Amino acid sequence: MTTPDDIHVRVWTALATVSRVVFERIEADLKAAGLPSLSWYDALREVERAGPDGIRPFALRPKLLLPQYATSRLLDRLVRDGLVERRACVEDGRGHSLVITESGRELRQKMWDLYGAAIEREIGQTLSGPEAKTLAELLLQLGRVADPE
Amino acid sequence: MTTPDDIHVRVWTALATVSRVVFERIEADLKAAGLPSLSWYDALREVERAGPDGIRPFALRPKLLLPQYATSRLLDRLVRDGLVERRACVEDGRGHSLVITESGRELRQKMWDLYGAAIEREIGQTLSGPEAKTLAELLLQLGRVADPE
DNA sequence: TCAATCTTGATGCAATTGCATTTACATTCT
DNA sequence: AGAATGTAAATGCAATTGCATCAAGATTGA
Repeated sequence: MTTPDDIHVRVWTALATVSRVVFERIEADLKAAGLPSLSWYDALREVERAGPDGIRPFALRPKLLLPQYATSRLLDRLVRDGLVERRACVEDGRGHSLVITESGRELRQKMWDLYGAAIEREIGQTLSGPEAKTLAELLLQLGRVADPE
Repeated sequence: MTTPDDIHVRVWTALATVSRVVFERIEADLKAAGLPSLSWYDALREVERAGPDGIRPFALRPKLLLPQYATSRLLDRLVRDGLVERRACVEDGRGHSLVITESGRELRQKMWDLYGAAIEREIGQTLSGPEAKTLAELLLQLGRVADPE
């Protein structure tokens, strides 16, 4: 086994700590305004983005990076609160399509007003333009993840 | 309200996604080996680092970035599993000092064997030396608290 | 065709978390 | 000293999560 390089440990520590601290500051903003958490936002965004045909839970799951049962239960809550509708699926009797409701659209927008401002505060105010660009590139390289936004 | 700059949104999205993906890969490694999760590791590391005098829960809490009750319950489990000992506190009758046990030391080392290797795999293999250095610096800059006072 | 298999999604149950509060001791102020 | 206030830590209860499994419908293949 290779002993980990100190700089790599420092990268991981900084990544884990900073992402958590920023995440919690943003969530605190939402909660202070009586709004639900970011996992609701992410789900609403994906369902809204899917448009009038909706999206199936199994297709939503990898976008949200959640286990299957967590996706199922998150959707339960969104449906219960009238933010999303389940529609019977013509082409597959097991499943259903998820479509955003007007109320869901409104909530997503209201959350974005705060969320976007929080991102601006947390990221925009601490990094210059070139720094932000470099950071985004290095992070994507680290995750080998396609840019989702 | 300021509309958030697209590059800032992309930084935040990449930060949130990548940290989560890497975190889950590391946790999966630990779980596959039958080892506990990173929150246990973090607590063991801080208690071990505190040495023979131990550390008080209220001092541990900010290091672990956990709420008070979560710290209390995490410690319950570590004590229940014989990894950490609670010792009555001479200077303050309300509290106690936490000291690592031999068994706790062994577990932390065993976890580190895997954890360190996982860091090396996730970080070391995807970034060059200068890239890692730059990333660490940018992340730390991002985490600096925007002083509101 | 129809049994075997796979996929989608839900769910029972135990463990964990979040919130609010409590308990116990310490400190401060008069 | 003793009441008021502050701080350390635990805990009751409801909500959420994780794990394993199940149920229902789709697909495959003899």
